[in-house]
Amino acid sequence: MKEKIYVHVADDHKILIEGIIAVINTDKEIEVEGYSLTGKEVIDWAQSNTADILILDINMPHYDGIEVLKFFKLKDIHLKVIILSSYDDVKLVQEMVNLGASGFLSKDSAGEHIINAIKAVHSGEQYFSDTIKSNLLKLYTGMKVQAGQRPESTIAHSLTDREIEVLKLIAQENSSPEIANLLNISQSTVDTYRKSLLKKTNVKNAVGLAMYAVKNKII
Amino acid sequence: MKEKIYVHVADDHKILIEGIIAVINTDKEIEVEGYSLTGKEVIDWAQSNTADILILDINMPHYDGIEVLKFFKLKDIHLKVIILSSYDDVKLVQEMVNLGASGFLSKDSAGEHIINAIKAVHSGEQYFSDTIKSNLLKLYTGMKVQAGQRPESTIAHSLTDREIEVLKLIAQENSSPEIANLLNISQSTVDTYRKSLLKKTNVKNAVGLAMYAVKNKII
DNA sequence: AAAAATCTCCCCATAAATAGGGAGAGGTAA
DNA sequence: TTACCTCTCCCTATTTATGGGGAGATTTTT
Repeated sequence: MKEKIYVHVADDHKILIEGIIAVINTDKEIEVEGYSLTGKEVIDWAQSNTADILILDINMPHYDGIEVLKFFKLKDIHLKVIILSSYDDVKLVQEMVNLGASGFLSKDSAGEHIINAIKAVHSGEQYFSDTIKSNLLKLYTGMKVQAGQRPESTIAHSLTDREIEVLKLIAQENSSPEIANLLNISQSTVDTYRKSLLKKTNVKNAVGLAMYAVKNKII
Repeated sequence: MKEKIYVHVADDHKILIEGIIAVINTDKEIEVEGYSLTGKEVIDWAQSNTADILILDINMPHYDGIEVLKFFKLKDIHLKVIILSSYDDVKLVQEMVNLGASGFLSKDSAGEHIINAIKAVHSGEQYFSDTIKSNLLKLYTGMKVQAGQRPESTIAHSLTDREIEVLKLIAQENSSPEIANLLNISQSTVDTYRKSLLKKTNVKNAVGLAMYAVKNKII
């Protein structure tokens, strides 16, 4: 018998965690080592973890998935991470891959896919759920691309840190003068960020930016 | 031995459904009769159902939870419904109760609460998860109130049909001139609605309106 | 070292949103 | 009938947002 694969699950919805555990327990090779309900818990746990794989929701209170991955990179923590996403948002995939994620699962996908993903990632492969793969084909852009693939679209520039800061504040109903005050920069600068945000996200106005922020779990 | 309680689960995330099924299966009195992944499936299923209780996500593609409840009311389908909510959104509770929901579960709550909720509702009680109960206490407003309770807040004016139409279009990134065109009314009128929406929802700007629409599942 | 990205700020101009006010027509409920 | 609500439209005015351009300073990447 092979040795077991130990998995840690992080999601803010306990019911979903229990579901994942139930699904994983149907497979004898994999065992759930524990779980976290917030990004902070994940970070605390990661300092002294013994698991092979982390299943990570992108949307969690106190540090979301992206921030957790950034922390791992910063602290040089090498852990195979499978992202669990509600939205199949391709724009996030690039960012996640760059930050070291090894797999992507949509919450729409059936439980058996979790098992497949865990095994694939554990053996060193990458794993993307079907919906994400098809979206990737449609929207493939931005990433550093291997031979044979075609970058062509216009979307999916990743946002810079400062842009994300401004985006959050926009989505929290702040006007440009207010944001300028909060960040101690001039309103001109805020307006510059608004422009680049509108261009990068390809939405029409501030409402579109707010919706983008919601969909991409930036707020 | 008592007779079994049959449950139907509706949620657009298959993993969550599997989780709920796994949790419910730990209890011998309750059995999952089937599941639906969209509001449309729920409605189709409800025409000829045999279950006692429906566990219903408020946020689903093709008719959301509210629309499903409205359909039940319209068709005089009497079914005990437990709402499964991500947001603990208290503003929805009133609407849901009026539409006949018997219980509310937050997705944050642990699996055992599902079992308790099912049993409580099956025996004719109402069931609210703790987070929702505490939010209710904090935010209680607007509803028709029984003696002894205190309506005091300023929120929760109900929006008129036309206001909701405009709100939807705002949240879909339309500008006032565009909305005027779409609804065949003058821009002045649209601006009047914007003003009353801002006043009634107590938000600062169009972004706030969009977020309100999201939180209240208007879009 | 050179190139690229990021952050910062400015100019110009127009379009849109917000804030206050008023007001008539039509329907509903007390 | 009176009172209220909803839907519709207008006026005036200020503040914000959007769209185009450019550009210097700093940091990161190659």
